[in-house]
Amino acid sequence: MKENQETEESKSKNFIEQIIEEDLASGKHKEIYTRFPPEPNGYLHIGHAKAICLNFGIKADYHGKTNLRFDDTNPTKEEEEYMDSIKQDVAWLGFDWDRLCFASDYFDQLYDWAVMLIKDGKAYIDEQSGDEISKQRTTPREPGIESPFRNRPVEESLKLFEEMKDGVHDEGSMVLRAKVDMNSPNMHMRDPIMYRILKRPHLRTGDKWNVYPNYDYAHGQSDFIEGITHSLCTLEFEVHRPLYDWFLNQIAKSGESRPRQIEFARLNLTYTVMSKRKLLELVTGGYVKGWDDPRMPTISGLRRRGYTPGSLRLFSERVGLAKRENTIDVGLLEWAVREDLNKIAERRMAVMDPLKVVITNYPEGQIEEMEGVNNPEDESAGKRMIPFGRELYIEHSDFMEDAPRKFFRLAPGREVRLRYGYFITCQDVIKDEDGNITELHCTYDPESRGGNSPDGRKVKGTIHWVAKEAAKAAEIRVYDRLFSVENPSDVPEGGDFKDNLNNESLTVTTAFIEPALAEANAGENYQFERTGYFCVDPDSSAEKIVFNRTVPLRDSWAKKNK
RNA sequence: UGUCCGAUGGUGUAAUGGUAACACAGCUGUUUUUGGUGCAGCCGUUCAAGGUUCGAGUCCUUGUCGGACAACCA
Repeated sequence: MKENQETEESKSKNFIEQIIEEDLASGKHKEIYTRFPPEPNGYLHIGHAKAICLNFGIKADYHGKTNLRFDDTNPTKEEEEYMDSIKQDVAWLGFDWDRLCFASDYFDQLYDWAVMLIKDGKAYIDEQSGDEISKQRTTPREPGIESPFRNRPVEESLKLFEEMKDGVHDEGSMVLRAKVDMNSPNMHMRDPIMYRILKRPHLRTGDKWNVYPNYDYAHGQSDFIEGITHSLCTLEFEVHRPLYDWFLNQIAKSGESRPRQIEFARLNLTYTVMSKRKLLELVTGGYVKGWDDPRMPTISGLRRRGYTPGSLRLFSERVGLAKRENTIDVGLLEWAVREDLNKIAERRMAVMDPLKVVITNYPEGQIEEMEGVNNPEDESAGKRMIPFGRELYIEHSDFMEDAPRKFFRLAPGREVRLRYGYFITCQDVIKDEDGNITELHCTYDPESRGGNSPDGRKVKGTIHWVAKEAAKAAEIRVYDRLFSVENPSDVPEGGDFKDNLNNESLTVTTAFIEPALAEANAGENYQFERTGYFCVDPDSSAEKIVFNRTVPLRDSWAKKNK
């Protein structure tokens, strides 16, 4: 308790928290209201997790509120499937939204405000092509060219806008533009487009509309309608902020509380591609098996990989928050899941690459039940029984014929502890005609049952094992990074990122597992002693147990001998 | 040669004019029936130059480097 208080006090405030506390102190806001506003055009990824934890974290820290809002202003890209997955992901991360909203809820209001802007002479219908409009905006360095329609009569714009809405005009034939400033050095202020014609059914409004608002016209107003106090978004929207404020100035009455947009740097991870476009391409191109493929940096992929909500929250907290570009080492994400899983995952024994061991002085046909601790980090996890017999499997890498002094595991003439079993000493190495090691003959010390010798002698190594008689088989899927390049910005924008893909990102093997693991349920996390954290894949069944490797255990011996 | 934003160890994030801190990574040592975990220690004078000040990572000036912006995407 005391410890918690200390960490709470010493926790430094990021720049957004500082702004919020100032707004609270000055009385500008009594209650803080944030929102998480994804467009349902793809699955959420770890970068979104950072934004989710930020927004909902503020809600928790300041006893405020947070909405989940779907920014569904473009019916050509949005799908129901994506909405479902987004809701699932946010809930799975452990957050409750106060309201579930949709930008499309505000289409009527947005339309009325647009009419108001036209009447005020602040918006007009432009009948030029996209190319022409774009050309007239010129470059940031030189002034823009006004549209010939810019100063058309209000009545004309009003009439055309209504006709646009009613479907009289074709897509691309005209747009509604805000009359801001064609000479602004900020391109977004050069008469931005507010509405375009899209004759597509919308997921929620169906065929009601033939015109849809653009992001810039819809977002700030949505925030305003919902009473959002702090609208947090990523850095690339920084240049949109003057426009965000411009629209709010048109619709909000003076003195009325309006949302403030604050930008922060998005998350980048080494060896990880995050752009929705590229992730979509991985899925549609068949490079992965779906959005929730365990190699994907999506929240659903990480979930399937065995990452816990707590690990993602811990990660989000540790990546920090600032306005500078950053690239976080994926190692931090892996550390976060180990940190979480170390406390909660039960330990089991499983042999990935089996080597048969025969204990020559152990009675034939005898099976003993040995007691194993489920989690040394958590006594309440209890104990389990593990069958032991004359023939066992150990990990191939736990034996070395010509072992260096620093090798603490099994080698000819050396004694090791079989965890929760006995001390054994390697007497003979059996090989096939090609010289491959096929079997080890060992002797055991009957006095060392459970792993301690009454004479107090020490062994350096403790290895894991599975009794051959009782072993079950399981499919193990070992995942490696999908991209071989460290810096995600090195992955080209086009579709030709094939060269950067790691072709060995998935390895499937069969392992021998202790019987207790055969009853594991989908989604459960285990630490396979001495190897890594594994999670039961939803593909599992009673006949075929499938484990995904979440993350390997740190292994200083392997690292030194690489 | 436009506007805006940024620059602190290998990677991130703090320090709100007063001893540069925390985490991850790395390295040492130690504990351990997981070469895991835990514990202890080591590893940076803050992009550059000038200025203000008793005192500057912080304020000012200039420069350098990096990023964003010219979709009827969000």
